[in-house]
Parts: sequence; structure tokens; C-alpha cells
Amino acid sequence: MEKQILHVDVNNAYLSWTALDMLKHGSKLDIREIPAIIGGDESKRSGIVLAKSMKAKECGVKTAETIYQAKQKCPNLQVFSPRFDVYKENSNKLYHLLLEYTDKIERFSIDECFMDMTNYLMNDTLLNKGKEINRRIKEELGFTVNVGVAHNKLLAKMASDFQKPDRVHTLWEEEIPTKMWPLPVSELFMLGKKTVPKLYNMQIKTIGQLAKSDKNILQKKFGKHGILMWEYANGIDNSEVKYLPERPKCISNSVTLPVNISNLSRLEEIATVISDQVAYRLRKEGLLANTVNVQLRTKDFEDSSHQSKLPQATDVTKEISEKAKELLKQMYKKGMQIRLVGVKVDNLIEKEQQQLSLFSNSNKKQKNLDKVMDNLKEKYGYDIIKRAGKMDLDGFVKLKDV
DNA sequence: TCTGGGGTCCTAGGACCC
DNA sequence: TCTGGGGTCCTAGGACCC
Repeated sequence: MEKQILHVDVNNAYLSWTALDMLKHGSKLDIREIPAIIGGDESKRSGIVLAKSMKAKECGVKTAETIYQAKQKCPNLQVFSPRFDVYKENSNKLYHLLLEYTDKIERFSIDECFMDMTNYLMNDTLLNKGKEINRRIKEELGFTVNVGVAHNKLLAKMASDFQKPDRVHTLWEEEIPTKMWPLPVSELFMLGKKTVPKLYNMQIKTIGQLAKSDKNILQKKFGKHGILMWEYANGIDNSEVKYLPERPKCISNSVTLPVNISNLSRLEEIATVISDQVAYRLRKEGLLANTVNVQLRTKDFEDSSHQSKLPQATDVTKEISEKAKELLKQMYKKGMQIRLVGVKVDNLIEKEQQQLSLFSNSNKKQKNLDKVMDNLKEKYGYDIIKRAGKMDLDGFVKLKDV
């Protein structure tokens, strides 16, 4: 049977939600009405555009470009910092409103949901439900969304991306040739900046041309991805709305350092602090990691990563940080100027599935230490705990480097 | 004061085994 | 001694998403 799918996408989510929070706290200014962006901190070398207002968009400001570039285009641009606690709260409000319509909701990101409305339409049409949701969110939550209405996830997602903001668009199968095929191929979901130029070289410039091109040639050139893009261009997508929460496949944290660092022992200390964060999140999830991965980025934006299996699955901070340091030593070559350090754990399993081994109780001391630290973090917040003899990352780098 | 941070999935090559 | 070949595991890197 045909599926009935909605895709709900918050318009300029970070910016709208920041605007609402400011108004709630007495601000007279609605930053949705002026040229404004949500951006990182240029002094910390994380100065990119995370979200933009319509007025900023009219100036030509693009998401993910540098704040510096955005200001060139739009000299009176106002920049605001992201507020992730506020975003999480609004995301939850949205989710709970949508739950009134179906429990089959996939939270695709903080500001996007897929809804499987098959069997939940109650004598109404899918389009009417979409319109009602759009209206209720605006009235009850105070921000606007685009809603895509279709028979599969891909088409619903493409539809919600049509004209913005505050719109409801259908993309039925019979509308594909008129609504989707004329669009440039770069608009298709899963076609990014590496693939689009290759398609251009093949004289494939619109989604329609991609849809009509030879699937076998695409497969030869792009492998599985070639099949996927051909199917998407033709509106084919049989994937399900994944409404059951799944365990994460990996957990990672990384930092762009305020200054480049070319000193191995300092990098090791940074890797230790990050490992601590990763291990804490791992324990909160009740998971164990089998693999540790370290990522480095040089001042020239050359990325490299090394990974290694652990002797056994663990959530012990010390075991993860020791492995991370070992990998770091392998990777770091004298004279490298490091801009970013990241630690990731992979191949996660549920704690209950842990293989019993002769060594499973060997790290009792470390485990107890982790437990004590975790309790303090729960009680007073993550930042209250500084590792003995170390400062937090910012202070550490600022005071000891340059 | 130019370029974030957190994810998922895929591919290719080497090691190792039978 | 004329160096097969399939399967699995592991690692490094890359593409894409928001």
C-alpha cells in the first residue's frame, strides 16, 4: 500500500528559535526581521554561518560560509551566538505537537521530522493534515515550518525544500516532471559538491536529465551511490520512517583549537580531555566501545585519522584516553601544526552484551573513579569537573600557547 | 579574525585463513 | 614452485547530511 508521508522542516531554525527566546526575555528586536545570522566565534576560529534571516539571505549570505565573507556581502549584518539548550527545548516542543498526529515520527535532525501518516489520516487527506500542522505550529509554538507532502520520504523532503518560508507543498508522483525535474541537479538530496561537477561534465545538469540518464553508466562511475541518485531523481525511495530510537553507531567529540599546536605532549593532554567527554557520553548511553579513532587536522586543512581496536569493549575513561594517546603518537610527525583534534569511539555494543572475560573486573579502580566523577557531573554539570592538574581546554590553550 | 561539530554510510586495500 | 581464489576482519579515507 502507498505510504502517506509528511516532512516537517523548521524555517531558519536556529535563527527563529533564538529570536523567540530573545523576545520571551524582553527584547524589543525580532532578529527575523533584520539582516542577522547565528554564527560561531571568529576569535576561536569557528566563525561560520549556522543560520541566516531572510534579509541576510537576500544579501547573498550562505549557510556554512565564513562570517567574514558574510559581512563583506552584508555590512550591517548582526551576528548572534548559538544557544543549543534553547534549540533542544523547541525541538522537543515540535516533536510533542507532532506526536498528536502519529507516533511514527523520525527525528531526522534537531529541526526536521519525517511522519508516517499511513493509517493515521482519519477520513482526512494528507494535504489537509500538512496544512493543519503548519498552522498549529505557527499559532501554538510561534515559529514557521515548511511541510512536504508525498508518498515517500525522499519526495516529502524534496517538497519541503520548495519555496520557503511557511509553506506546504505536495510532490505526488505525477508532479515529479513539472516540480522536480526542472531543478538543478545540485538540489537533489544526497548530491553534494563533489558529485555535482562530475555530473556537469557528463552533461547532466538538471534532475530530469539525471532521471533519464543510463543507470548502468551511473553505477559504473559512482557505484552504489550512482544507483541511489538515479532512483532519487526518479522519485523512487522505499525506505521506512525510522521512528524507534536506535543506539548510536559512534560517539565523537572534537575541537578546533584557538591556535595551532605543534607540541605532542600538549596534544596528548587535549586528547585526554576530549576522551573524557567521549567516555562520559558513552557511559550515559550505557554502551561500550570496541574501537577508538583519533582525527587530526593541520593548519592547511589536511585531515588524517587513525583507529585501533581495543583489547575488549570498554567505557573506562582511562582505557579510551590511553588508546587515543597511543594513536596520536603514531600520527603526529614533528613540525605538524595542528588545528583540530578529535576522538571518536566506534563499534559500540550494549553494556549488557559485554563478553565476560578473565579481565572484566580488572579495572575496578578506574571504574569507580569514573562513577564518582559522573555523579559529580550529573549533579553540578559537566564543566564543574576539571581533571586534576589540568585546566579546561580554553584556558589551557590560551595560557600555555602562542 | 577565512574555513564548526556531530553524525551515517561506502570503498579500497592489506592481512589472514582455508 | 609456474605465485588461485573466496571470505572476513581491519584500517584509512572520502562523500554526504544538518
